[in-house]
Amino acid sequence: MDPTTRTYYEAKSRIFKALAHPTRLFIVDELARRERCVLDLTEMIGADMSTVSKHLSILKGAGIIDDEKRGTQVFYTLKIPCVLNFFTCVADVQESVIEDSRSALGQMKGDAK
Amino acid sequence: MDPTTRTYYEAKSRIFKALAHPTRLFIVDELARRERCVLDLTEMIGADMSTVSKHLSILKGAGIIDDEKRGTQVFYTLKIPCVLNFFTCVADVQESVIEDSRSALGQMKGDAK
DNA sequence: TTCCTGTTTGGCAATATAGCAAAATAATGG
DNA sequence: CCATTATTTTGCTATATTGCCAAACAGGAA
Repeated sequence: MDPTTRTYYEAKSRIFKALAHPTRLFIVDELARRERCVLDLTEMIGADMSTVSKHLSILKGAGIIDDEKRGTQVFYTLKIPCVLNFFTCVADVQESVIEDSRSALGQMKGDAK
Repeated sequence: MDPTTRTYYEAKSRIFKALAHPTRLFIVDELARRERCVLDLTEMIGADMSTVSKHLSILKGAGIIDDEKRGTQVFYTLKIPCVLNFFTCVADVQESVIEDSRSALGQMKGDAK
């Protein structure tokens, strides 16, 4: 892979990395419903607020969410809703994994003669 | 987050994790074109074959690609082509990041009076 | 100013991931 | 059987990510 190609895929992988955490996927789903402040999300998630704040800054750094300070609170919103389309395909992938394990089980039964 | 919800998002994040690496994104793109054996991919990527093999097993474990042994070689194929749809949206996210940095630059220029 | 609430940042230990090299495994052809 | 080719697994070190705590920071109210 030449350096240009490598840079190309590194940039794309940064966005996948940002989404590659259960808490951050939850945040994306929740922000798809409505804007939320850090305290709201912290209570829903049940982790330390500093942890949630760090997750939010990762999503923001990737360009997936936006923040807006109003008074003492910071409200986050989903900036790029198309990431939700990922989830449909992810469900397809999960389906295929389930089918695989079913057919693997079938194989095992067949093997035990 | 209750345990069931956590499990739900952990399962989804596994698929994002599998895609969250430049080499693995390259592999997905390449397998979208045609099937490839490990040696092919290793030469294109320019890493150790054991490294490429591990990336392939991660993608396979996530259910994204399939393998088929023919003789002494193992050919890999893209199993769930919809992951390619991700890439369009990823491009949108990248666009928005570029716009952000442009407007940040504008801010700076405006600030320096 | 000081206090209070909401949020971010820094430090640090635990865990996970990446990649190379060497050893192990698999299929094929003498 | 042995040798060869293609691939995977193991062992290891280096690097990155995670999450808590404590400290710092930013408004707003008294």
